[in-house]
Amino acid sequence: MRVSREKAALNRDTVVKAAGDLFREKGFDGIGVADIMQAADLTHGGFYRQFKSKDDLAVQASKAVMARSAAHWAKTLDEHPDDALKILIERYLSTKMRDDRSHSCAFASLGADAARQGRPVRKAFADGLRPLIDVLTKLVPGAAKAARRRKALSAMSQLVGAMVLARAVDDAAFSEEILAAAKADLLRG
Amino acid sequence: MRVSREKAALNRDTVVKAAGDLFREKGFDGIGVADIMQAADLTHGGFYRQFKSKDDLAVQASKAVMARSAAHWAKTLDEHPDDALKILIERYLSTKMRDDRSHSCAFASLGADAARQGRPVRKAFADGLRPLIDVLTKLVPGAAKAARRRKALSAMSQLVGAMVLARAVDDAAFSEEILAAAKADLLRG
DNA sequence: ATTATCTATAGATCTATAGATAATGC
DNA sequence: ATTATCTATAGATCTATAGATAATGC
Repeated sequence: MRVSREKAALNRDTVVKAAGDLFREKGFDGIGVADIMQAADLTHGGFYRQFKSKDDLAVQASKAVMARSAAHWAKTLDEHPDDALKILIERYLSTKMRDDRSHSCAFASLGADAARQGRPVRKAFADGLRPLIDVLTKLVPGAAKAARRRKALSAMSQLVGAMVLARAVDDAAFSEEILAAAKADLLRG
Repeated sequence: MRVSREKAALNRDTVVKAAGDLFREKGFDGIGVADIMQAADLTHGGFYRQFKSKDDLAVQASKAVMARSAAHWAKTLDEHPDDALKILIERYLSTKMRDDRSHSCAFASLGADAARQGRPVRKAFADGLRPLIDVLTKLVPGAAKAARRRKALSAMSQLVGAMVLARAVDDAAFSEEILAAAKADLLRG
């Protein structure tokens, strides 16, 4: 039953990835360790050699999700120096993203959940947010750095809030109206 | 043990109110029926004569919370015709609101949870959001109604998102920077 | 010899129901 | 007689641990 050290590390990553998806889809309280392990094709009992607790996994999974976002945003900035902001906003506020909860932004899916978690999770969220704000600060228009940072923070708030609201309502037209309004406001500047 | 019909209705309201507070504080999945009934000074078993299920309570409690918000916003509009927008924004984005999760906006506390619930909860959230947007539509500047409504939707997104982010991070300075940035952006127009 | 994983389970908690109780409302 | 609430519990689920197993890594 034992696997190589290398395979064990891969298994661990698989668990973190499965947890990232399932937590985003169902919330930290909406999915159990057993189901996460099953999604990773491992048995429940093996979990506690790899992770200290479910909370520990919540931290690792959140970090991994946010690190992927930061990498993606930085890559977009790099590859599309002229219209990265537009690309990020339209992608973020797309109906595809709205409906694909398990692969979307940690702040929109789990931000409210994080508020109810302990310090380690909330520290991960603060540390995960900073790089996204840094990318946005480079992208928003404006000469003064302080003003751009303020604008970046409020843009991020708007992205997250619009996605939360668009997902919370059951009315498709209303949901798309929310996304469109935020998109228009953000692209206007 | 039986109480009067009147007292039973009052007890029901007490449960709905306790649930509104506890759901906002801990999320729909973070608190159980027994604890909610205990907060209302009733026993666990009595719950199921008053409510069909925990989901049913989630709907009732969400509706009640959002109705109170709508009433409060409308009252502010009525009593402060000239600076209602400023008052609402500053109240919404205050550190007091941020730290008082059990008495704050349902969309910031439970919006992400609602996205994971069934249709009845999401219908309640859509129906609860509309009156708030209507108030904001009257308050935001602009001549054309359609443009004001768009502005109202994006303002609401920004309020909700800023609160979600401010609560998700464990860094007090960062959290207040998020609230201040959204406030500045919203008050600027 | 060490250790990653598995099987099995303890102990807590959660939703929901059954049946008893006692006061209301006819 | 009806019914709001209570006590008690069934049955499911959840986190975490104990101990066995078998392959790795020395």
